[in-house]
Amino acid sequence: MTVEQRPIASAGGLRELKKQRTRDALLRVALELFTTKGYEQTTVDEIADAVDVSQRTFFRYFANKEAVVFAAQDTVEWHFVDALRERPSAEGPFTAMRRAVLSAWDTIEERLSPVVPVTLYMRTYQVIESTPALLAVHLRRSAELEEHIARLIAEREGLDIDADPRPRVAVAAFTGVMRVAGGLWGQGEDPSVAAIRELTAGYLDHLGPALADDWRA
Amino acid sequence: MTVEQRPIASAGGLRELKKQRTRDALLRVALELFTTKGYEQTTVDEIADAVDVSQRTFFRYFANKEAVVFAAQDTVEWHFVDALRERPSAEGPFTAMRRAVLSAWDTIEERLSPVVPVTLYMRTYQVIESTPALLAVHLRRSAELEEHIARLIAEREGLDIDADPRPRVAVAAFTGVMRVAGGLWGQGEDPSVAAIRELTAGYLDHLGPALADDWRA
DNA sequence: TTGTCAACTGTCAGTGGCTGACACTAGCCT
DNA sequence: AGGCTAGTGTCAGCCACTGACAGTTGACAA
Repeated sequence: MTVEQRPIASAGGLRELKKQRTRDALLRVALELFTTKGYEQTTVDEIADAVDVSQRTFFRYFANKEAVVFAAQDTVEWHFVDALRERPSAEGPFTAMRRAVLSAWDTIEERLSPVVPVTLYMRTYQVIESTPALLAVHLRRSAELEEHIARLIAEREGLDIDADPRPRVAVAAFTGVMRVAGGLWGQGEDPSVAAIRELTAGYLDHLGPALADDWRA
Repeated sequence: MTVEQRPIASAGGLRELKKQRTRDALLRVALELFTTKGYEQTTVDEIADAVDVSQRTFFRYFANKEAVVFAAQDTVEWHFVDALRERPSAEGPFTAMRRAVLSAWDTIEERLSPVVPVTLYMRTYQVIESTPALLAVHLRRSAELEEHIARLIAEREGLDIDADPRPRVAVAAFTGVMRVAGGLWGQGEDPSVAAIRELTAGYLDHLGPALADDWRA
């Protein structure tokens, strides 16, 4: 190479920059393939070939095939956790979680687009929901996130999570409803952020009434 | 073979009996290996060899390695669904689910022991909870079961499940709490039916209070 | 500029889960 | 007794994933 006397890298030298480029290329190519021809119909070899690296290199960037799929999902989930952290402590736990979700959806674009185009993420989420193997992993990851959130809530309320079951119980109920909303959104035909935002809000409104034992009111 | 002039098979001839025997042997050997040396440390070849069949035959009885693990779990889950079906329609949805779970645990022994010894099932459940790959599948299966239960509840209450969100929401909250209890039981040191029964009941009691937005009451 | 070190990559060989194809064996039924 | 067919073993092959080793290429100091 003759050009590139001065590496423009954001953090560190040329080496770091090349790594970021490779990772980014693998990520985008993979998601593009997954969303067009399906997750299971896409082999790791195809992804690696498209980016002109060896299969072995793919596995040095991503622990396994699934990891690519959840790279974007990860950003979205931490965005919610951050939003929850910023909720004033005066809000009750349930109110805080509810408002955190809604505010997270409102600001997801700026957080996500540097990682991956938002529409590509949306399509990826639909792939997750419709691919059994991915859905399974997604649910396990959600369970881990749930535990994390429960600890956050316990802290907020100054409770010992091992002594008081309410944090875990409240979070379980909350994320259960979220999952139902996410599932229906995945099946529906409006893959927009606004759509899932509204669906979520609506379903959360029904949690209280649904737990009352007499539904004929 | 010279003996066995008269096949004792319950349903059908000798062929059917041999099949049942093989399936049963594969199931028990597999669970025994999984619980002693771990799921991922056990290869399908080992299981097949221990039963003196080829690997190919194993895959004719079980769709994949996981399927063995969930054979017993399946029985337990349907036992709960049956218990729910038997709840008088006068009971509200939440009461019905709660009582169904408790009554299901009370009668699990007779239902399960023909399939697999109860203690072996208990140990298997701990393997599921502690093996990421299995936990993922377990959670996806639970989600399917959840949908099934939601439809049952909707029927009970004479509601259209696509119009009224309450069935899915209530079931999501309910099973969310169940999962928390199951997880803690898996980590705990008392692997008895009684233990999980009590843990479940206790956690369900906390669902109402946990959803109130002010926990300082 | 050059040389050394360390990081990154490719190649290769191998394991384990899983599948299709085909030939063989053994219950079943007439 | 003999034909039919369900069930099995063998074999070859795909794909995800891993360890080992050797080659290459940035980084950094002399």
